[in-house]
Amino acid sequence: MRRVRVRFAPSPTGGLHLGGVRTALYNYLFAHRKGGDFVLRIEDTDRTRFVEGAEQYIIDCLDWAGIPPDESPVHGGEYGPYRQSERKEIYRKYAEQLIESGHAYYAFDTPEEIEALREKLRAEGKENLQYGYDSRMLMKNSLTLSVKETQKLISEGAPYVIRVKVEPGITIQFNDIVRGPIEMSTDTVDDKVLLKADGMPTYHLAVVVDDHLMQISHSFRGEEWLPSAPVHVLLYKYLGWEDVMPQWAHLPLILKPDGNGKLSKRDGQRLGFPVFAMEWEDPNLGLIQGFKELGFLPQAFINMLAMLGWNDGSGKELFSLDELVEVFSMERVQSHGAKFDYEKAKWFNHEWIKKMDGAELLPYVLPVLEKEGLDLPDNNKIETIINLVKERCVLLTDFVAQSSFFFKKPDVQLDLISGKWDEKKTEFFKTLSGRWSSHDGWNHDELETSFKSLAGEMQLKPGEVLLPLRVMLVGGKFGPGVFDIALQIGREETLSRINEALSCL
RNA sequence: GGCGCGUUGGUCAAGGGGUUAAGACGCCUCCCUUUCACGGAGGAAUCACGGGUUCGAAUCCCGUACGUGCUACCA
Repeated sequence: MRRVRVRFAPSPTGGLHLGGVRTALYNYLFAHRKGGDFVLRIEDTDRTRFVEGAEQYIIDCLDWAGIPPDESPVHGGEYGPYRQSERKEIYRKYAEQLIESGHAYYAFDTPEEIEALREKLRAEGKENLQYGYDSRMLMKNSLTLSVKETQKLISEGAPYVIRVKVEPGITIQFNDIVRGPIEMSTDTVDDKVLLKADGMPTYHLAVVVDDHLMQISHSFRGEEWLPSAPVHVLLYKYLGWEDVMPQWAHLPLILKPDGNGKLSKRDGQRLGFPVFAMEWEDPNLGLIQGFKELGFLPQAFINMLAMLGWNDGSGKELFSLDELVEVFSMERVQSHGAKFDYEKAKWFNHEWIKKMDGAELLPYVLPVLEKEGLDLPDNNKIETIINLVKERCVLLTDFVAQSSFFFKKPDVQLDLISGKWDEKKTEFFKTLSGRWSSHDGWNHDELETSFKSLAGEMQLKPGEVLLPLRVMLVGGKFGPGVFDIALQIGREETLSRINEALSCL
């Protein structure tokens, strides 16, 4: 059986969004499940859309997500180069081979001429022009020109493209792993450009040639490619590679949460959620934050993405990458698009934060805390604190609000307690402060016991003074157990906060 | 317009001829907790519509509607 080789083939044109990462993820999972290879190929044949730094950014995103490729421009491999711009001459060779076998031809019509013709037809109320079987004999190309004229134009340096010559009346059939058998007629497919005037291939030629040369066994891509799949199947046929054509799978789109349509980077801005894996500087929209910057764990991000269009049928939703590799199957991928739900995405993150312990969380939480300029204790203590507060952190950035009072004096919202304040409570806290300053043990149970017994002695319900103590230590009505907090911040700091609050009441 | 793909609760979804049509998110109620969370128990769907096939259809077939994608020398 053929070795499994799959590829993720993005264009380096900007930020890597959800759909792209999910395609990469499914490729990664499939490759690892089958013990195959996961290739990253950079599709940079459109020089006008090339964006500096985008390639490295894509690699960084895959690294952060934990799904690095086995082969890529930077990882190397046996089937390089992995940038299409560096394979330019290869495509020309096959384009010319297609001309020789009569499956392609030179075309000299400029984009302007074609556009003008389209305009004219539109004005006449006719259907828009398809450069294909019906119209190719009306155009300026090596089918309508003599060999001599064609040669002359080429030697004079006239700009030209190479187009496939699609035979009409053929029914193209192939099996799509997620959709089953697909059948389309070549009547509606036009003579796509294979090689552009600048000598670069279009997607259609490049994807077929590269997938074949790189011995790709399964070709996964977005659903938007389905209509042009017949062109690709035809090219495999014309190139004589039909028997080793990869198996196709067209993945469903990720839709915007409101209304319908493909999720775009602007939807994220509009609705207030990330669409990119990591932050990206967009020339028009400015710096756009990614899932990483907004406080997502890569484990949660991947888990959420995997479930957006796939499930194992058991109802289980929380999977680690390794578990996904164990159970992933392309057949169970949904055939219809799914609306992105940011609330659910956050739920995944929350679940992962709860699931991981302080030590595992530390590398992700530490940078967030450090960014705040907090005076942090040693890592062991931070881990303890993480364990104390993690269940109330949905995003990693929530650790700031949920734990900064451990590291510095909070801004105390005295109004939360001042309304029901009286002399008796002042007396209680003064006495408590005195007792705690000379108390032998400084541990959770002893603190709680002495606190409650004092309350009892003074005929106060513990609840009447427990909340005030919380506000004094934390600043507000939130956080883990009060005595846990007192234990962590220590005797001196605890007394200092109590006394400071007392002086303001 | 043409062609393709799709359609189970607000969202993600299981289920593929006979089920009280799972589960999750979100929402609401209650319990736990004298904070906030966590946790626990509940509440809310005639499977887009219309025709078939069948003893029986969310499940199979056809049509319609709606949505969406493509229709570039962009991917």
